[in-house]
Amino acid sequence: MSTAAPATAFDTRTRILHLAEELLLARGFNAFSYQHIAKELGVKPAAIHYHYPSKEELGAAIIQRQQRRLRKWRDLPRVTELTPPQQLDALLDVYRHRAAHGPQVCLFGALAADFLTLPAVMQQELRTFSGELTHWLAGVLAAGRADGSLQFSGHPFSKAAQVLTTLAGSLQVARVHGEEQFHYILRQLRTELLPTREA
Amino acid sequence: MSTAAPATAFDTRTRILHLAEELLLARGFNAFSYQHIAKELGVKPAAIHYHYPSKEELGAAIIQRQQRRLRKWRDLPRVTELTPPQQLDALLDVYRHRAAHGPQVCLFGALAADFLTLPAVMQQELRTFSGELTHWLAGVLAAGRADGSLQFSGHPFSKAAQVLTTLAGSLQVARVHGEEQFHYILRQLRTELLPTREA
DNA sequence: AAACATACTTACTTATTAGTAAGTAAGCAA
DNA sequence: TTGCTTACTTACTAATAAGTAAGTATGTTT
Repeated sequence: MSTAAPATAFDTRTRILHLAEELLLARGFNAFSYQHIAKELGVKPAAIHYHYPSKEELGAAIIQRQQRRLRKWRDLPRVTELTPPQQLDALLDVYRHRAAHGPQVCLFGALAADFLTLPAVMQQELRTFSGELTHWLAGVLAAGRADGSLQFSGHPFSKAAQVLTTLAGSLQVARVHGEEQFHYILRQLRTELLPTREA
Repeated sequence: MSTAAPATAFDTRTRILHLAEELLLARGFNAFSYQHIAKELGVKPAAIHYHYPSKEELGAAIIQRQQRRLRKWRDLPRVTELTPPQQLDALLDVYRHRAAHGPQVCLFGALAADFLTLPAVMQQELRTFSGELTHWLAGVLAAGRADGSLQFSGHPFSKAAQVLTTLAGSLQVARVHGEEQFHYILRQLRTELLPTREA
């Protein structure tokens, strides 16, 4: 067959990655262990090591998968064909979804606090991931301002960095103060970016 | 004497608290240990337990001290007598200072990611601390908009939450992407809040 | 059927964690 | 000088961590 691995292997590998990601976003990198994953999966911790020999590799795999997801999502016709305000809303929906589930924080918000304790490989992957997301949003914002569908001052890149920073922080706020606070912040963000219609 | 404890006791207790705070802001709550503090202080880990029996108490003491600092700072005549834009700048200076040293993140940014793993006492203290800071800033923003020295849309409380969220996030960004990115975000924030002079 | 790879388990090591209990040196108080 | 408090150290426990080595059952390939 042309598949890289047998079906069972693929399943377990994926389930490990999925669980590890959930645990990472819920507890941070230093507060989840192979035991947590193993127990939830009904296997022994050594089985996790078989698929991901070190925690560093597991962590890097989580970032890489999010990176692949971002690229895939960003390049979807369903997304590329949207207007800039619609693309912004599509991005906000990702965060709204996280806020409603847990609340989960985003990958950046989960790893940035522990950043200095992360293996160098993970630090670099997080930089790349975050940089690419910011670059994409900067493009959306620039296009939106050019066609008059979005408003803001300053450079698109600065504004994109500010917006993403606020979004990452807003999920942390949701965790501490509840989902309502999160929506206040998002409404504030959205209102400021969308031009007021003078009807 | 009227002092609560002998000079030596006070010194060590304070030095522990200071070091613990540094380690907390640098590594997160789950990635620093009594050993780290003890080694840096030149004592045995058990000595730390003598002053702060449990990590939960040590963590709570850190938040409580920041809470006291906030109240003291906020009520300083030097601060209360400033105009709203000056008060905002005074707040931003606190974050600028952190960004230039380390960069350190803020207490909220350090604890929010690990929030679900924190002892209940610390969760509650962080909520109180963060809530009080937001309340203060909301007052500053409301006063500033009332006298025309600050501009923003929406409720002062929502805007305050958004600003503080962005500030917390911006220090995490500084850690990942460098101090320059932090200043981009802060300039963006400041520019939007200060009315453009029509000279 | 023999050989091999996959996906594990069992059993282990080494390191680190928070926390405790008992002992001790130094200083102050009665 | 006797006793008490402060501020520790020494020596420990129990739990948990990441990671490894060797064994094993279940296939698949040849």
